[in-house]
Parts: sequence; C-alpha cells; structure tokens
Amino acid sequence: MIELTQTSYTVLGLVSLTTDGATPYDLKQMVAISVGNFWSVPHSQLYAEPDRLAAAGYLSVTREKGGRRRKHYKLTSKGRKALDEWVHSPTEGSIELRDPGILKLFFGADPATLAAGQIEHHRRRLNEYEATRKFADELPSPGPRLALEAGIGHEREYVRFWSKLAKKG
Amino acid sequence: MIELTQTSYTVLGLVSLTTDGATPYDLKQMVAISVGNFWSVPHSQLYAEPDRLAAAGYLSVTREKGGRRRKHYKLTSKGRKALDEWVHSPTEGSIELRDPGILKLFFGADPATLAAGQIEHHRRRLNEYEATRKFADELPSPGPRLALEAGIGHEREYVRFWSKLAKKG
DNA sequence: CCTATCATGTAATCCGTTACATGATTAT
DNA sequence: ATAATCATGTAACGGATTACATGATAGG
Repeated sequence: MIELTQTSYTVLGLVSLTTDGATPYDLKQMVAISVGNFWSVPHSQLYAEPDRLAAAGYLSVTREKGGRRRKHYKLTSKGRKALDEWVHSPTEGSIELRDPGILKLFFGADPATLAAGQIEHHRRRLNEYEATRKFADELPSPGPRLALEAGIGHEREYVRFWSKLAKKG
Repeated sequence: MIELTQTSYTVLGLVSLTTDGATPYDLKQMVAISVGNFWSVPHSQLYAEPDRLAAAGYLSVTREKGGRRRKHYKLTSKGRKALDEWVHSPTEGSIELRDPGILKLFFGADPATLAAGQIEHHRRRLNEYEATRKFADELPSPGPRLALEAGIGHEREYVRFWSKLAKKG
C-alpha cells in the first residue's frame, strides 16, 4: 500500500491518455506539452514514479527485449479505478499561493522593484499559455482547455496585481 | 554551507520581526497569524529549520537553563545579511499554479461538480483574508498588507473562474 | 483531582530535486 | 569521424510530511 501523490495521479492520467502505453520519455514529452505549464514534473520523477506505481499494481510494465530495453507502462484496472476515483472525488488539497514573490513582498521587498520582475514573469507565462490556446481548442476533451483558461486568468490577475504596485512606486 | 530554502527565509524573516528572539512555538504562532495563510509551515519544520540555520551560523541559540529548556533563536549578522540579500534580490522561483483542482479538471473531472467544492474553498479563504484586513492595515510595514491584497485578488479570481464553470453545467 | 488541551519536541519515512552518467542519433 | 544533442536512466541527499510522544496548564 503506497500513498498516491499528485504526481502519481499526473502519471496515471497521462498514461490513461495513451492507447498502447507510455515510456518515461513519452511521459516527459506529454508533460512538456500539456500539464507542464502549470504542474511541472522533473524527468527523473517520470522514471521513478511509474516504477512505484507498477510495484503497487497501478501500472503494468513491459520491457523491450533488445535495443534500448525501454519500459512501457500501461494502466491496470486497479490503476484506472484509482484514477477515476481521484478525478471524481471532491478535492481536498489546500491550495496555497506559495509565491516566492509574495513572500518577499511580505518581508519588506521594495514593491516597485519586485513588481518589475514579477510582471515580466507573468507576462511570459501568459504568452506561453495563449500560444497553446489554438492547440487546446482542437482537443476533443474540454479539460485541457478549461485548465488553460484557468492559467490565463491566473496570470492576468497577477499581472494586474503587480502592475498596480509598480505604479504606486 | 547549506542551501537556504524558502522555509529558511520564512524563518529568518519571522525571527527578524522579533526584538528578543523567538522560540519554535513563537514561530508557530507567528506563522499562524501572518504568512500561514498563503505559505504554511508545519510546526515540526519550525523546530528543525532553526537548528539547521543555527548550525550554519544564520541564527544564534540560547537555551533556557531550567523548566522547559526552550531554545531562543536570534538573527546573527550573517543571518540578517542573508535575509536582506534575499529580500532585495530578483525573484527566481518559477511560480506554478499547482492547483489540484485544476489538475483534476485537466484530466476530465466534471466541471460543475468540481467547481462547487472549489468555489466554497476559495470563498472561505477569501473570508479569512478579509477578516484579517483591518489587522493588517494597522501594521507599520506595508508588506503584510500588500501580500494580503495579493491573496484577496487571487481568491477572487478563482471564485470568478470556478463560478463561470459552475454556470455552464 | 482528573482530564482535556496546550506546548514542545523527536523519529521515521519518503518524495522530489539535483547531479551524474552513458548509449543512441543526427548533423557537419 | 566527431561533435553535439537527444534519449534514457541511476544515485545521493535532504527537506517536508506524518506520526509518535510527553510534560505543563487550566478547567470542571
């Protein structure tokens, strides 16, 4: 019995999007173009976590015999069940800002100076999001597009917030 | 040489607000009424982290001789310097949403159902923030108030976002 | 007095981050 | 060929979370 973390569900969720399984490298690619924008996962985790999940019966593994001997992971019924339950369960996690910029602001950083950097950061993020918008609009499932909208709203809010501070200085 | 984490700076920052040092329990209390809303720290960390910082010379320790033998931590000049540099340095940290609700949304959760819970969560947060507003307005330093405003803006944005989704269902 | 909660700490576990490392492809 | 980059992993370390544990204080 292992504890499933958000990373676990991210992996399960990504694997569930494939038809014939995924290798850690596949997962890495998928993260990069999907959840990576708002929920990054270092690639080493994408090797470690599937093994954890496989050991606990949530994924099955097949290893290539020759060549790269890559590991291919697929959802087991147990894995699919866990994923479904997670998706449909009420969300527990306490969402905190945990924004280092806000922490600095709290402890006395000069608002105007800090704001300049933060605005740029959020603007860049915003651009990245909007660049993938067309792509997301084409997808059959609405989830990614809705998540993207959340991200855009989020970045816009922070651009607003820091812009207010920048002006005051 | 240790690596200073955000938790390290939180501790240094809190200690810096005191005149005659702080015990871990003091820190716990301070977190609860200050940064805890948007950057919580479990109390066990408030015992471990000051020791780490003291061992590395950022804090000094004095232990009570009798009774509870509490440890009192104060900033050393090294600690104050590190804190100042951090506060005034440009902010590196990549701020990601890392919102479990958005992750679920991405992976197919029913928007309307999910939204209901999320709205409540963010509303509660919002109320907590606004309750401390008067308190923050009285403080001499502007940081806490500005951080609070960020939090309020953040929660409002998410209430907006999830409310939109709730309606569509 | 007794018990509930506050106050204060320690221990164990583990995920996540950061390097390190090396076999395949591709480009020049 | 050789360098560069992609692909694919492993190792080590440490911070963070989660329990566990116990001495004070106050309330009844």
